[in-house]
Amino acid sequence: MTTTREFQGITLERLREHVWEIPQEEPMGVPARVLASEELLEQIGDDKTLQQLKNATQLPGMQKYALCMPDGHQGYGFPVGGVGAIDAETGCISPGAVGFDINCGVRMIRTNLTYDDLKGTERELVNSLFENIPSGLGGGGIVQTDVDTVDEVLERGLDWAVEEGYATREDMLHCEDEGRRPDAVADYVSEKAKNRGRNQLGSLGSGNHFLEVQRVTDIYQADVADAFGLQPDQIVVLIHCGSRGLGHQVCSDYVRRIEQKHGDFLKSLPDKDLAAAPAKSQLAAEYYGAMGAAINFAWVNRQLITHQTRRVFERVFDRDWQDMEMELLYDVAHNIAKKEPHDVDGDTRELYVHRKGATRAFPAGREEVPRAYRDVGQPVIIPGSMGAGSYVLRGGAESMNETFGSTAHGAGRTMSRTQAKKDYRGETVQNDLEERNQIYVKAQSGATIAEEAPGVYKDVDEVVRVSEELGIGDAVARTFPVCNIKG
DNA sequence: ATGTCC
Repeated sequence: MTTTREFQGITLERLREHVWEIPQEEPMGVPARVLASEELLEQIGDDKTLQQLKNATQLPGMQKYALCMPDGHQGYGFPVGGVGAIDAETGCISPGAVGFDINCGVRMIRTNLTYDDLKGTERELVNSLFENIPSGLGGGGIVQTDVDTVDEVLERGLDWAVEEGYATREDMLHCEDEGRRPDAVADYVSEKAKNRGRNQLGSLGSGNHFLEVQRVTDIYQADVADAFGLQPDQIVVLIHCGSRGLGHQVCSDYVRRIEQKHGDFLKSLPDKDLAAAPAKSQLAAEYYGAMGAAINFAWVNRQLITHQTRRVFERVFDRDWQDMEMELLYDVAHNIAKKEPHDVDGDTRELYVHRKGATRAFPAGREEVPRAYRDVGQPVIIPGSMGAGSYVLRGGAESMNETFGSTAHGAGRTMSRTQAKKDYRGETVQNDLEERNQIYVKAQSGATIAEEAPGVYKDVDEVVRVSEELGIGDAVARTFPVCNIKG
């Protein structure tokens, strides 16, 4: 007997534990799959996620199935938590399936401090981080510069940061793609986008972006944690942000240009917000180059914040950052498309793997994984809410077969920002976190704290449990917040 | 996510 579930007229068949399929029927190009427990599926079925996922199967060249990760929710055209692997020769590339915040991502910095070393300094630390790391809407970055320098950043990514003394070679090696997209083309980024980025290099932004000091509370796999340099009670720093106004402008520019140039093609798609450029078109090449440039910008952004975090820790603890061993564990992108070779029906094909609110999760043995982690798998960082803490996973053995080497990227929202502001008051959330959980939060705006209240997020434990049980990403360590700054 | 409209 087949178990089925229906949401808003869309029927899903349960293939096995945590795997739900929307079978292919006209006009779908391939089936769609949702990877979720029953509990998470209820939430995913609540908004437009499933319809968007069905729509996504109509993108030409989509391989095997359109995927929704356990933390999925509705997005612009294509679901957040969506993975779409599309033939790079005969298919298309879709800015809507990458997202507005190109290379939004997360990095974790280790320290050799323990929670005891930090206790008593939380207030000073959170204030100093807040004062020294720009956050909130609009301009004001750690580096304010000109368009020529932005061009360098766009073309060279962390190579630029190393040359300028903001990064070490080790930092570079511990980023996805080693912090540099070689196929980035600055010329394909508009002057307007570059001007928006000029004074935003080294800034957190707003919304769900944050910097969090955390302590490691649980280790689930001692040998992998050892390879990642993680141990109980250790202090780590998590940075979550993206490419700010520059990436947003790149996405807007190309959505508009694609609508203008490929209008007829778009009319064949069920939702114009899926806007995609045919694989061999000039616009596809330009978007891929511009997206790569915005990806480089985001890596430099997170690196400058890392640099400044090291400076703040040096002042607060009166030690060098090298002495505190503040090394980058890893930096993952969760809003990108990338040409990757994947096995499809026995053939290896070059695919544009779109991960929009999804994280690459390559298993042990892959050459893309940094040498230090190659025997255990790629580190995957999954932040939860500011009251819940986060997880470090390692890419699971099944990820290449099941998800084109991907897993979830976070807890995922359960309610809109508007609803959150009705249900929560920033000051109350902030005081509760400090009094009940010794979590020190500082934000530019009380509204942001209300919008990001722990209660508006899904259960990150449940998201990670599903990832682990599917074998696409396995829990290595869990952290709990100590200090959090946001926009 | 985002100078929440060029």
